[in-house]
Amino acid sequence: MVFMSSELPEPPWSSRRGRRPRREPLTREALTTVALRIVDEDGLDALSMRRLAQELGVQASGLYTYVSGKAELLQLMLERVSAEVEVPDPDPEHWQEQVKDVLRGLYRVLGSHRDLAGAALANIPLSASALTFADRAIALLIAGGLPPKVAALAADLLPQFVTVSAYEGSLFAQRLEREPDYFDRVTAFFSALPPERFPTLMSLTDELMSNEGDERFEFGLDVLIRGLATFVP
Amino acid sequence: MVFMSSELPEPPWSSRRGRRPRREPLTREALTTVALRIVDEDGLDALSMRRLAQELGVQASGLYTYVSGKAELLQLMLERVSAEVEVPDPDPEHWQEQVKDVLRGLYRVLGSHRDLAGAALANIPLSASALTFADRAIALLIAGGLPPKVAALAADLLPQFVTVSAYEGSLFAQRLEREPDYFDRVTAFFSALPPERFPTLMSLTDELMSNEGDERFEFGLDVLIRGLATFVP
DNA sequence: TCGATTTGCAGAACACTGTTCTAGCAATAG
DNA sequence: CTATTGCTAGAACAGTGTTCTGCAAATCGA
Repeated sequence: MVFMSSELPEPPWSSRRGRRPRREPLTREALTTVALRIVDEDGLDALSMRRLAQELGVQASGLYTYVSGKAELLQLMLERVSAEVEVPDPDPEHWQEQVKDVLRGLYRVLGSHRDLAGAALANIPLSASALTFADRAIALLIAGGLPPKVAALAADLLPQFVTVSAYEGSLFAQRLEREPDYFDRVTAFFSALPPERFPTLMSLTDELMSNEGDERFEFGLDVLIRGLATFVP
Repeated sequence: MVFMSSELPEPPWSSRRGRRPRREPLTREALTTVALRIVDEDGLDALSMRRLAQELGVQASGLYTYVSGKAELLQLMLERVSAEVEVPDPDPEHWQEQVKDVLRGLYRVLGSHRDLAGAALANIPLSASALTFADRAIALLIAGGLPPKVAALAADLLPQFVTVSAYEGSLFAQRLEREPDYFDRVTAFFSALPPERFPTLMSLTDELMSNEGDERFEFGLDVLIRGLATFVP
């Protein structure tokens, strides 16, 4: 519960007439922190400027002194989050596991903030932390023996895969929250399909349905690293 | 320009009193067609129920007789679009190029409808055409010698990659439309970075900036197929 | 210490969004 | 010829991001 100084009108006999105390001014950091908490609790759709303002004990219009709009707010949140991921110094012998671990870390961090990853799909991150991440990640790839051009392209491809995987995972979790029988319904739907129209699909029902989100992520990781490894001379 | 029968009030001396002609009823197909045209012309954000209704010469509330909501409308649009992609019969000798061609087709079709791919990230497609696509695509992979489990996982991974690539490509194009100097500004930004903080990044500036969207897509395709090929016994 | 400027925010307003509800007309069925 | 059904208009609800005006408090300069 936030105390707002405007809850009651100032009585005219107030001893502090004309000296109403003012709340500590906000900061971009405070906005980012509270916005992240809202997303963590209720998802990206629940993050509106009015909701954020309310939780800060402020009117929505007041936020625009600190942030040019919602887009910039999302940028700040993504920078804050991506700064949590650490990239080790290159060890050429184990570059594949190193890259995998870094991407797993990014996946965990993104996934721990609900569907925030959806916002990451829209903008190219150009913050200092994102650049440091990219710089060190490319260093890992080059230490592994990848040609520079391939390393540069991979620096785009790999985070793209992680981001969309985290996003889809969060969407699936969100759906399961709302309708807990979604998985069963999809399974039933598949079982009821006419086998003659989808012969290959039907012969793989078990394999298709048994894949948790994390298993799919690990598989994608594996395929990508194996594919990149074929570029090492 | 759509003629609306309610443009003028019916004069009381009308010879067709009480027999006002009625427009041909709408169909889900008509909604889908017009909605796709709106997205093609002005992007996914421009597709609102009111705008769609207006272009159909109808009130927004009338659309809900045909569609349960905007989500279902997006589903219909995606089904219509994905039905355009054809998958050839398996040719085990050339499975890699076959899979690549299919994914290229999907990329082209999605990319030809602006940022519609963004809507595809949110929902698992379960329409007949999507299932046929999946069925035949998995058949290609299995014909290539991939283990069933790997083929099933790849059937998820590959379209995911295509979709997010098409989406990011459309966002980039959209940005270039609004601010034509965006590319130059990013290049200038990179050039102005302190080389001592981002040594690896700076040594690759040319490689990082010279990659068109399609080249990045082709690279990702290559990496994925190479990685999958390593699973062939 | 007094006045001027800047800062930080409130409140109202604008132009939208998806969706639901009520009511009534048009075509169809009994 | 009446009753039912299908289709749609119009209003309304509860939100959304953003901008503008105005005012009070804090800060700065003299």
